[in-house]
Amino acid sequence: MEAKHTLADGLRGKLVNAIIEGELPQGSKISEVELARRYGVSRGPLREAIRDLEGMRLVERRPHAGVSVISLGLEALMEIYTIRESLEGMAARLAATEMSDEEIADLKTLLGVHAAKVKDTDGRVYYHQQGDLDFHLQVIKGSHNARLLRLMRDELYQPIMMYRRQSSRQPFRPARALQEHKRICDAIESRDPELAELLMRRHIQGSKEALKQSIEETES
Amino acid sequence: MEAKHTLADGLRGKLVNAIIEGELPQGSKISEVELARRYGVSRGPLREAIRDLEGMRLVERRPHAGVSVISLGLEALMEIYTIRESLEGMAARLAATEMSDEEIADLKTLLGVHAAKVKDTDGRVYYHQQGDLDFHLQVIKGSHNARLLRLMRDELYQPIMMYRRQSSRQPFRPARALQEHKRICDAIESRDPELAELLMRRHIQGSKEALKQSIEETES
DNA sequence: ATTGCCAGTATTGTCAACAATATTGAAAAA
DNA sequence: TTTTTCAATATTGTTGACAATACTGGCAAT
Repeated sequence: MEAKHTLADGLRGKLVNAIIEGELPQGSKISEVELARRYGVSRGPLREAIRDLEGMRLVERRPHAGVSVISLGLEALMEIYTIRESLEGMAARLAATEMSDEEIADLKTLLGVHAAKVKDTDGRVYYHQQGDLDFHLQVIKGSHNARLLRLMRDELYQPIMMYRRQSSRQPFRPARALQEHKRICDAIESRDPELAELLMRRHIQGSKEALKQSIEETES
Repeated sequence: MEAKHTLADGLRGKLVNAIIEGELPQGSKISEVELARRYGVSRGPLREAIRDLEGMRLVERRPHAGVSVISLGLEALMEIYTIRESLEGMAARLAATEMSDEEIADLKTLLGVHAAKVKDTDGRVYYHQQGDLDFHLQVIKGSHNARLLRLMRDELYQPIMMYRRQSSRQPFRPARALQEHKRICDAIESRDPELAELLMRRHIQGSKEALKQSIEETES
């Protein structure tokens, strides 16, 4: 669990987690000395870790004025989902031709686990959300485009996880999502690129709409 | 030209440039002490700058073993172009509905400058390549998706610039590219999203193919 | 000859003190 | 009361020294 054996790399993971969990609230200014103390480390490695967070767009930095945790509003989330629609649509299309039979089997296994959890514990949404992202990541992985995988995992999904974990509203519908995942998986298994892309785009568009409505309701 | 008034941020720019220009050759291991000396700065800010480069995927780092400039092969470039096709296609589609008339006018001006240069100096390809990227970036900007712009500028274009600057082979055809740019611009001006996306995708697909052939020839 | 071990060396990782810059709060002027 | 100035303070940026780790080359053993 503990990351690469260097303080800065380990810190990065801890900080990412802290931000996602909301221990470092959105918009809050970060004090280097305080954080360094809290994690029992010097400011050097901490600053390097913060630099990484900046690359992940989890914090913003103003020279000589300190770094703040980003606070992402509706627009920022919509931008991310727009990119997701395009990129994951393509990923699904590629996955339909590139994934090995074994990878597809793994994907189906994942869906099985997911389905069981949905039936069992219908309240524990956090796990479902995690499962949702796992499914998407595995499809992206199936595109066999390493750069795409890193890009989405490091730059797009991190903010989404942060939002999902912290927003009390749950725009996420496990049952429906699972069904859509199932169909996407079927399309991939049938080696039908166009269908896979279409379904994935629709799926993400749907999430985007639901998210938008949920936010607009909350803010009213 | 000198970047934000902090050493690390300034260094980042210089290092990016050094890598793109090939002063730091692909695959070469980087010595922190030597670089720190060369740029007359301490290792602290240098390490932070290197951390940024890692985020841009311009260098790779192995803990306790040093950082190396990436050496991107055919596969890596193809991956980037695959992502470009998807993302810039979407950008063009959005630009067709989102760009203001003024922005479109600016885009046409840029094309005019580009055209003049093509007529004049037909050998100075470097400028043309720069112009090519400028056009693409302006279209992306026209999508009015800030995250998309940062994403492409910081993560995708940097390696492309590096390759173009260093490869002696020139898979780039200014005249043809200019013509295709013109048509994309027309589609945007006509507020025709589907056409804009189609043309942009084709344009990038074409570049991708040309690039692939050029590389495969070179390596034979 | 080859392989494995070990000390020496060089390089990266970490720290704590120092310098430079921005934020603040109060006092003074309008 | 509001605004401006300015000094005090706190925070970030930078540095050089120190610690930990990985690489190198030679020596011994098989």
